[in-house]
Amino acid sequence: MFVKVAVPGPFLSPLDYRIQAETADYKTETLALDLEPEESTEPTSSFLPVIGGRVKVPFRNKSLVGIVMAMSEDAAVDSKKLKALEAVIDETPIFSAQEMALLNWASHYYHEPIGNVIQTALPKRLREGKTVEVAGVPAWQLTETGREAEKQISSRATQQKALWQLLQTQGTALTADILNRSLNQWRLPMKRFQEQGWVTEVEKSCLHAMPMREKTARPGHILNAEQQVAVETVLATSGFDAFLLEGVTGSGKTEVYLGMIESVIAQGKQVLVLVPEIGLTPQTVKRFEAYLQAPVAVMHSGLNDKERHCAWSLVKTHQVNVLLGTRSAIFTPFAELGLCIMDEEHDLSFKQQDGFRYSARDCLVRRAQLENVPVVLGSATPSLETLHNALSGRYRHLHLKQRAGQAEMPEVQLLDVRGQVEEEGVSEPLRELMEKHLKAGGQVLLFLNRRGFAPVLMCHDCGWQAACPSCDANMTFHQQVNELRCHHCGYQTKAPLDCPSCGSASFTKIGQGTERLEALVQQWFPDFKTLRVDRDTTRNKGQMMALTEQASQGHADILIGTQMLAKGHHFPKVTLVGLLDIDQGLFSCDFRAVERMAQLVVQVSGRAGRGEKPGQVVIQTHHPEHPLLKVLVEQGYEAFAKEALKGREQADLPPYQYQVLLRAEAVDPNAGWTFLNDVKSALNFAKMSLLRSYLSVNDSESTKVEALQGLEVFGPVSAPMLRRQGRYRYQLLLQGAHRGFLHQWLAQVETQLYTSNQAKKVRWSLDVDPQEMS
DNA sequence: AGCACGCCGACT
DNA sequence: GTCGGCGTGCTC
Repeated sequence: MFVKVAVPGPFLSPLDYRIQAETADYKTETLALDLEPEESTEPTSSFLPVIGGRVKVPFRNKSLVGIVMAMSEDAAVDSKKLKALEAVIDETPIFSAQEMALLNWASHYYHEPIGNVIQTALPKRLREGKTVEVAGVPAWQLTETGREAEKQISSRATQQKALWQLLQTQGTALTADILNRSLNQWRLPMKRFQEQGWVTEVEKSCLHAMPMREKTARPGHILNAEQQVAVETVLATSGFDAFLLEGVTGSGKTEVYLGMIESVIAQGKQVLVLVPEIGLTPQTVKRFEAYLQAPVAVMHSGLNDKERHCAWSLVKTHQVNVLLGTRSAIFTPFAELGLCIMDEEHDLSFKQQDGFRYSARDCLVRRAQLENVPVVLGSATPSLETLHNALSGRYRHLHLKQRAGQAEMPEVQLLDVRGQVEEEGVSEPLRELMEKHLKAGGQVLLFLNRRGFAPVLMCHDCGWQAACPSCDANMTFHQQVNELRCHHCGYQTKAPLDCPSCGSASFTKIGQGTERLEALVQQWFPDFKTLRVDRDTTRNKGQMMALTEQASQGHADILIGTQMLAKGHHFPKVTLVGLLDIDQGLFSCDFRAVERMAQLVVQVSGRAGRGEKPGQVVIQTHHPEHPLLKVLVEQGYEAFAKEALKGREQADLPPYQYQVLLRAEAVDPNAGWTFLNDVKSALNFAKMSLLRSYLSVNDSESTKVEALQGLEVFGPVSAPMLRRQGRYRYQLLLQGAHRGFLHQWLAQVETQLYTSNQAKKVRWSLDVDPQEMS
């Protein structure tokens, strides 16, 4: 018997190992070694390897932790060359059969080596071989005698007094985390108490090591009729079913999720909830915990190794019922998964944009299918892919058409700015509206998707433009720090005093940015407070929270922001939202730009009128007659989406066609191009041989032959920005209406990608179902 | 991906 | 004579 083990590395298939250490030839040798006392203390396999469990394997001159993918009677390599397992780490699988099937599916579907897939699925500490269970955390509590010891503490020992008070009032064992929050100095007094026998040290499950969350009363909670229907429909399903929960902004999708979760966990099952990166705030967690009156495990990029291990372990060992996480939480193993939920399913952060480019949404649906449980995808602005699935009947479509509470949907209007007087991109009618709303005591939100002061710095005398040295892009001028920054590679430099080309000292700053907009607005409305929220004003996470908190409290009158302000925040006092530059989304070379523009318009509009006062949304445009924009404004997102889908169908684009993008970049301007051309030739050859083999076996099924013939390869073309970070970037697009054939086709050239000489000279990556063409 | 092997030029 | 440049190729 051999084991097939997935180890991290670029291996298309798992590596084979022997289970037993000895063969006839080696027996005497290994026995001799075993007699050495220091060698025999290895904690080798007291139990047998299991599929889905970890093993330690020798690899080259070191040892690695891998996952057993299969047991096998035969090996791919000459069995005499095989090494033996070093140790078996897990007695029972850490990934169930369904979870293994998911990992295998992801590896095949995204053409990603299984070892790398597992690397994303396992927290670092588990990849290092640590146990599933996390060691508990120390906690301290008063002993019997300790409880009566108050009088014995000297009144001058204020630290001891404070510590005793806290331990007494809390009643339970307190962890270092909790003590740190309440007291400045407690370790020394605690040591004294322990010596006195007033305090004992106990071990608490790592559940209590999670940041302490205040216990809050369960909020009163009544679902409206629509919400109730949604909850009941999902709960009525047995086994797998996929739902699109399409609810307008402010319709209370979270209440619907919570309603479902409550029922599912009451049956002793667990729930996986995925939210966008920006949506996983302490408030969200608090809301879940308050409603469910139970701790919720959280997983996101901000955790350290220990915290991630802890959350993972709590879910795996069923110590918590709910995992609330971002993209990377999708592969977490569950003890008993009963329901999958994804909020804001259209959000781009669910697609990993480097390395293993998986879509957490598609993996989630697949996972639900494998686990035979329902999956709910929620959004106010569903992606066209998901909407297409709902319209074609693959997913069931649930609607929430009214806002929860009394809040009304805002009035949305297009503002034709052609020929209008405007200053720095703000038209006169919009300025008047701002004035009106501000004087009426409302908040105004201006939305401009470009940070900095001006996107182009140009010499007034010779026309020289500040360009990035390593990208094909202009550098954005940032006035506050007097710097030029490249938003594509992060390069920054002091703004020049005079033109490097002609020596002139006069520069023109072309175009708008949030910084410049802020200056203009301050000059217009000096009596009102302006707040700018973009990457520059929110260097770290805390600042973002602080700013949005200020904004929602109403401490600012005018909010200026990029798209980071668009998502999920609640600004009850905003009555006017202005979108300044959506036109670029209408005529982009990326066919998804219109969809994203529409989602942004709806999401940003959703910020208006969430309180008692009705909201108004104004969209500045030079193209008020644009058919999709008109439909969006006049009939809403779903009508827009249906129109956009028609366009996609006519143009042979996703979701009616499937795509795979092969990118290649290199410092050498020709390497990527040559490589992609080689791959293209191989693809054309592979297509011919696929066709030929198909025709020779079965020439009656013309539809399949047609599907094979419909496979197309476009390019190579240079990326929209040819040079970025000093590398020349090219891409090759594969497309077909039949997903199975597209993947079969790609698989034909996979080995070449991993082994050819050309491939090693470039950085290449495969993007299955690409979302961005850049 | 790493990491060793290997085959040539600049140096003590 | 040696040190080290990074091209090539393998890992069960």
